[in-house]
Amino acid sequence: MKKNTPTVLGYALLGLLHQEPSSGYDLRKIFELTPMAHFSGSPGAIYPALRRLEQQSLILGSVDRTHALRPRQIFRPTTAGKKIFRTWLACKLQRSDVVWNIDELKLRFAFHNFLNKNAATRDFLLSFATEVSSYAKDLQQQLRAFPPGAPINGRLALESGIEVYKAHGRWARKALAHFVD
Amino acid sequence: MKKNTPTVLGYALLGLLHQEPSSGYDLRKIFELTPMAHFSGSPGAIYPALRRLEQQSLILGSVDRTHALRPRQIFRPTTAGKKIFRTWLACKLQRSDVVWNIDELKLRFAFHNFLNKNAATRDFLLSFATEVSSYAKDLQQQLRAFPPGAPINGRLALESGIEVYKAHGRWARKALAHFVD
DNA sequence: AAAAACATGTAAGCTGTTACATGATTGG
DNA sequence: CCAATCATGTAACAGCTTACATGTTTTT
Repeated sequence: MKKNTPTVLGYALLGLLHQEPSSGYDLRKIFELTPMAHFSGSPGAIYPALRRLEQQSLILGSVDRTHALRPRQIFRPTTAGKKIFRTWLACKLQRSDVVWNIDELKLRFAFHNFLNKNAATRDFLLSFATEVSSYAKDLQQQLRAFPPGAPINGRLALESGIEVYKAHGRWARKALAHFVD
Repeated sequence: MKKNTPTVLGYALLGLLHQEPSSGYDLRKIFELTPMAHFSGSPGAIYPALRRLEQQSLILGSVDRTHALRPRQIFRPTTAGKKIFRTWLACKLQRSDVVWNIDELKLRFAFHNFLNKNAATRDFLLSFATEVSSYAKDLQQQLRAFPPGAPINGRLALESGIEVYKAHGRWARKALAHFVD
């Protein structure tokens, strides 16, 4: 049972290559210099990830010989790569995503301009806000069910989660305003 | 160059065993039922992690034969385990931790009651708040330096990060009030 | 000419995920 | 007594981190 879809890092690379065809080194620099770094840009991760994408025919490398002695391999997404990327961007957001992969959701949002459809981004932000708020409520429920005698740390840690999720929700609702047609 | 210290999951297990000696199964249930789940409680992670802790003599297993046919192995932290756990709880918080391992910091906080020293928790929360705010300011700097022509998504994603870190900071400052002597 | 930084990667090892395996006990 | 669930794990595999390797330009 193989999981033939890219990892989050794979999608991040795909998205960057969608913006501009680049070499592995170019990509590493982007990861170093931007908050993208959260998705990990060590060479031991990027190069194998690129190779995987290439093997799945989602990207294609071409050798640039402008400097004969130092060839660079420039990767660009294939048609299949563009398609799978768009599918990832637009695919329905699950409740489990906000619980487990909220960073991936933020990455998806950051690349959402490729869809060029405000309606899609609106949908995305709306489900995001909905799921996030609903999860925050769940956490609040858990907080109320907290054993009264327990040390306060656990309670506060839980409150922290609630506050953070609320912040995500507020952000999403504010961001929505930017995607009215 | 070995990394003889436990992983985050290892520390989580150590902390739970510190609360109450338990079997692997007990621990799995805790992970399933609480927000602790964020630190991953699949059997394929927990059992090897327990074995590693045992090999490093940080926990000790003892077989419970109250049911002769179904022995359970109960683990409890050793002196060395308690020591390393406390060190982890109290160790100075780095800027990189709030950037990369904020969840681990929250876990540390959740277990901080074991130190039984409000001063230590106060220090922890204070550095946490400081580092978090300073990082939020960094992100705001990056936001200002954002290329004006760029699509709005990236900018909004960055803003989301800023808001979330601010929420962390507000929480920490509020939590501080609970640890005055 | 030496040092630094550019540019491209590989190898070993660890940790976690998914899926499976095994037998015991309890609920209906 | 049959199914569910309790209780304990193992095996295969994927992906990431750290550290290293190699040669090329540029800087000093």
